[in-house]
Amino acid sequence: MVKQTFLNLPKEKRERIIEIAIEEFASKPYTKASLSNIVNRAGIAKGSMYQYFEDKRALFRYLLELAAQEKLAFLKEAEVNSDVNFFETLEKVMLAGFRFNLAHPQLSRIVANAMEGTGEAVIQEFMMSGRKMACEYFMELLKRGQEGGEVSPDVNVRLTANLLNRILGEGLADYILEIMEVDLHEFLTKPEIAQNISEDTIKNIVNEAIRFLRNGLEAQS
Amino acid sequence: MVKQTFLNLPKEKRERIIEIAIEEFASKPYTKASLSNIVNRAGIAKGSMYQYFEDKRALFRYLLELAAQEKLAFLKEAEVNSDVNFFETLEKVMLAGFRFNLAHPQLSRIVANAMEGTGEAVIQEFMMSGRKMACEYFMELLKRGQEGGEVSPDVNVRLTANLLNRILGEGLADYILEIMEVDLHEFLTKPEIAQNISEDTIKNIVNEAIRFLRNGLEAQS
DNA sequence: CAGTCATATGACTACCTGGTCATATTGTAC
DNA sequence: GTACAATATGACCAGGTAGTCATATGACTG
Repeated sequence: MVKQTFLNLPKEKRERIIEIAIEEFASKPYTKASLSNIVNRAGIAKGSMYQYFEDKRALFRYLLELAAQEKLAFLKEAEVNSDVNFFETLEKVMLAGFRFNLAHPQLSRIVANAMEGTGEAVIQEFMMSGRKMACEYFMELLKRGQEGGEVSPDVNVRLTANLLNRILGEGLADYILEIMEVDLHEFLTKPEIAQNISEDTIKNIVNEAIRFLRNGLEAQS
Repeated sequence: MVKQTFLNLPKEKRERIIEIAIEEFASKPYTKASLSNIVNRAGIAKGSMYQYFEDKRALFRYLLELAAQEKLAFLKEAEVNSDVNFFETLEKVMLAGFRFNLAHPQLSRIVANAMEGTGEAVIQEFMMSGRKMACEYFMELLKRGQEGGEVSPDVNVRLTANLLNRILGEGLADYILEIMEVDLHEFLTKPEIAQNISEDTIKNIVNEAIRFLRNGLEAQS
């Protein structure tokens, strides 16, 4: 899908192209994102792009893989160790996802775009498999939590995994946008907004979300 | 935006056009959905469509308004009365949303598509105001719940409202697709799948989700 | 120098889109 | 039947797209 030619490119050029492609695909839905636009902005010929990638889908998919890779790096850094305490693990996963969102708002926007459907079958399959992996991970986590006695045996593991998926993904992202009082466009075009959110703020939000997941909403009687 | 001409149309024709438009916009992202396609399938001339709606956005927006209207009807039917018990209210709202999703899978797909961005400013504004309304409703609900002593005073109302928004929306929808073991396309094109989900199944899922929201995941010690 | 291979190029094609408009058809009232 | 307004029509336009390909430019080898 990515052609060797692209990988042979000098790092600088490669990164410039990718950066511009990310901007394009983050700022509009897949179908509206334009290769002509990208090549013009990057100062390369249309034909060159097709020496680098099979087609539009291949480029987009490359960006998605890049996003996955980057997110995984954040998870690695968080030293997630699924063996220990369930809620601690969940907290680390949430924190890592959060940091990824703030460090790469455009990449995470691209993923969100791809999630709701680009109209390209190959992309949808790719996203579906990613979604499934995430859900299975949460399910595994929940099961172990139940075995360890931390998580109530009553919870429906599959249902909860799906809810966690949306909570950690879009749910938190929505909230951040709301409290920062910026619209999506601002958030994407001014990376300093995301970068300037303090470590404390992030930890606070995560703590509150974890408390919600732990205890629910009901007042303790 | 909708022109009088369209509203003057015989009910039958009007409904046929709308039905086909819904199919088109539900089956592909906004940009890829094609007016030419719709008019061909509906057996009317392209120009006629522009006698009915200002432009593509207007038609799409009309569908969104129709979806909102329909969903509101389900909420009305659920006899949601925000004054009483918080969790009961939440349950009714959840049930109504669920039933709407199953009764109108294509409409709810269109809403989801629109949510993640069509690239049209006017549509985004419309969706954003809808999202805000939903969030504010949940916030109001949560606040009253706290005042009534049902909801823990510790919960971050704004955060929780955002999470509820995603849980009741996409979260449950994801789960349904997973347990039915169908992909989105099947679910949209074969309405009998959604229709055949038993009342018991629905109530069970809602109960489980409510229990999760009530008590959280942690085992009671 | 010549020869060979990887890379770069941008004019070009084929296609499809949203949207328009002069014309034709219909319905209605007198 | 005639006059008038509402509605329907589809050929047409301008604009944009993804993707191609013959040609040009390097860059490296002997």
